[in-house]
Amino acid sequence: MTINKKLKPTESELEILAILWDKEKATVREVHEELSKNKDSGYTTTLKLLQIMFEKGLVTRDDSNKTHIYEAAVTRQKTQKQFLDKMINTLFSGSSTQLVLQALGNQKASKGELQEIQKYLDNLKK
Amino acid sequence: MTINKKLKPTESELEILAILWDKEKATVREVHEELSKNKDSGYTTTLKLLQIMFEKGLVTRDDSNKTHIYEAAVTRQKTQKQFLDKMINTLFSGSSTQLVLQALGNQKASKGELQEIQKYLDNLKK
DNA sequence: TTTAGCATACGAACTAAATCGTAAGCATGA
DNA sequence: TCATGCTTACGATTTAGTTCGTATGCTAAA
Repeated sequence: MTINKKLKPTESELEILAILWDKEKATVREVHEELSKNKDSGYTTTLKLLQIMFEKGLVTRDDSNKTHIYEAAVTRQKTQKQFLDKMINTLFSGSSTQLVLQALGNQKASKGELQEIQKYLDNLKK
Repeated sequence: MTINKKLKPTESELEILAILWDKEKATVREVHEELSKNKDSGYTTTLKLLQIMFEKGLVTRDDSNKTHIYEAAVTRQKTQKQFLDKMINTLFSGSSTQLVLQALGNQKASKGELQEIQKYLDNLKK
């Protein structure tokens, strides 16, 4: 296994990661533009956050040009799993089933989505 | 609908809530004993947390005796839903299905659990 | 060459959360 | 009575996260 430290992104960091996962690569300005749709903090705040995330190893960056280009260093999947596990433990007494049931009850799923889940379920049953 | 403010328990508060949900009622000492199994902060820290949670309305307490007795004021279910929704939005682009799939892949479920999910799924399909 | 604009860097302030030290009250048993 | 031990209350400190102001440098246009 690699170094794989137990990095837990903060709330703000998650928002930024979400943007980077979508965009693949982005400059501070691009991240900030996107971020500005939901909150109104200044440009240097976004910059600082990205710098901190870089130090933590949450993102990588290409600084060969004046304008740095950032990229997520952790995958969406892994991060999802990390938070899911945490949540299952603290809030669902360790039962992922409970979480699934709760989530299924939570929101409407389309026919296609239900089929997808069904398919997955069939697989697990084997 | 009742007052129902948007209370978001912190990490530490969640740990305490989990204990209260299990125990139904508990004194500070009882909560602290339980908490000590996983972390090693002092007694007054637990006390302070419970006091803050009381002010926020996360717990109620019976202070008719010298030793107060605390109880969760928010239900496990509601809190689960609250965090699940949040997580679906910030980490799963709003798709609860994605979360379910990820959760199903996460951990092994027993035959009985799978059946339970199946039953639920059948219900949703109608 | 100078200026305007945009970039990074970074310290400092602000805020929220967690932790603890200490005071004070009230029982109970010596 | 009085000391011991447990309780609550609460201010102060520490730590973590967020936000911003300002310095500094580079580049391109005038």
